[in-house]
Amino acid sequence: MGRQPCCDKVGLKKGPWTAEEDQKLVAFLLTHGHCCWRVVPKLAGLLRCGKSCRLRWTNYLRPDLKRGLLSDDEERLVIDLHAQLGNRWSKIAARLPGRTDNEIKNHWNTHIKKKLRKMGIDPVTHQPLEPPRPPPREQDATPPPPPPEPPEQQRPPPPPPQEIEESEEEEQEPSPLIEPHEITAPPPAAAAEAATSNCSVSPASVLSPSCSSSASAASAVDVAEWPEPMYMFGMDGIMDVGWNGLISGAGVDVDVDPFDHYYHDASFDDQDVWII
DNA sequence: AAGTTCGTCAACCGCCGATAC
DNA sequence: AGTATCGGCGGTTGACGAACT
Repeated sequence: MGRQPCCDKVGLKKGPWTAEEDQKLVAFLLTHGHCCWRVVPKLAGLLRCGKSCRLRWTNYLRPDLKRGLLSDDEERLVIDLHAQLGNRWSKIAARLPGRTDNEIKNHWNTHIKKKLRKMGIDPVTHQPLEPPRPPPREQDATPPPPPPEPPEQQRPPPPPPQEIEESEEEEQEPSPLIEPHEITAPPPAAAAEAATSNCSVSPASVLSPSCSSSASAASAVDVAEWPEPMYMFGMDGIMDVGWNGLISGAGVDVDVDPFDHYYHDASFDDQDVWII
C-alpha cells in the first residue's frame, strides 16, 4: 500500500498561470508553507497538480528570485560549473542564489551555447571546437568519431578537471559570487523593485522546514480569511508591489526578513538549499 | 503593412531515487 | 520486503513577441 496518487489529472488546469492563481498560491505558501505539494492546490483552491504548483513557485513566484538576464559574473560561473558538473542544472543553480535551474538551463541553451560556439569552444566538452571538416564522402559511411553534437543526455558530463565535492564537510564551497546580503539588496536591475520591499517579513509557517502540520495549523490564516488586498493586484502587481506589499496583503505579521529562511540554512550544496 | 522567421522562456513530460505504507 | 507515490531533475515543447524580409 503506497501513498495516495499525487493528482488524478482529471479536471486539472494546465498551461499558463493566471494572476489569480499566482495570488492564491503565493498567499497560501506564505501563510502555510508547503507541507506536501500534493495538498497545496487543494488547500489553496487551485485546480492544478501539486507538481505544477511546485514548479510555478520555484521557477517564478519564489520571493528571492532575481529576474532578468544573468550578469557576466553569473554567466562565467555557470560556464565554470557546467564544465565541472555537466547538465546538472539544479546543482549549478544551487550555487547561484536567486536563480533557478530552469532559468539557467534556458539561458545556457539560448545564450551561452551560442557564445561559446562563436568563441570556438564546444559548449559540451568545453574544449576548443575542431575545425570544420569537409563532409564525408558517400562511400565511407563509417561515421567519424565524435559527431559534432551528439545528444547530450547520452554523454556523461565531461571529465571534471576537479570534481566538485558534494559532501557537506569536504566541499570547498566557493564563496558564492552573490552573497546572501546581495539578495536582500538586489542588483541595480532589481533594486527599484526591491526598494519597495524592505523584506522585513517572514511568516513563521513558511519557515517550518518540513511537513509540520502543527505549524501550519497553528499559524494558518484560513484561506477563506485571506484579506481582500491579496486579490487587488495582478501578477505584475505582485512584482511591482514587492513582497512587503504582498505579504502584508496576505495578513502576515511582518517583523522578520522574509528571505531569511532561504539563505539561513543555505549550504549551496544540494536541493536542500531552499528551506521552506 | 503584412507575412515569415527567429529567439526566448514558462510550463509540461517522463524518468528516477527516496520514502511512506 | 514489496509496492506505489512523492518530490525533484533534466529534456523538450509550444506560445508569444521581436526582428527581418
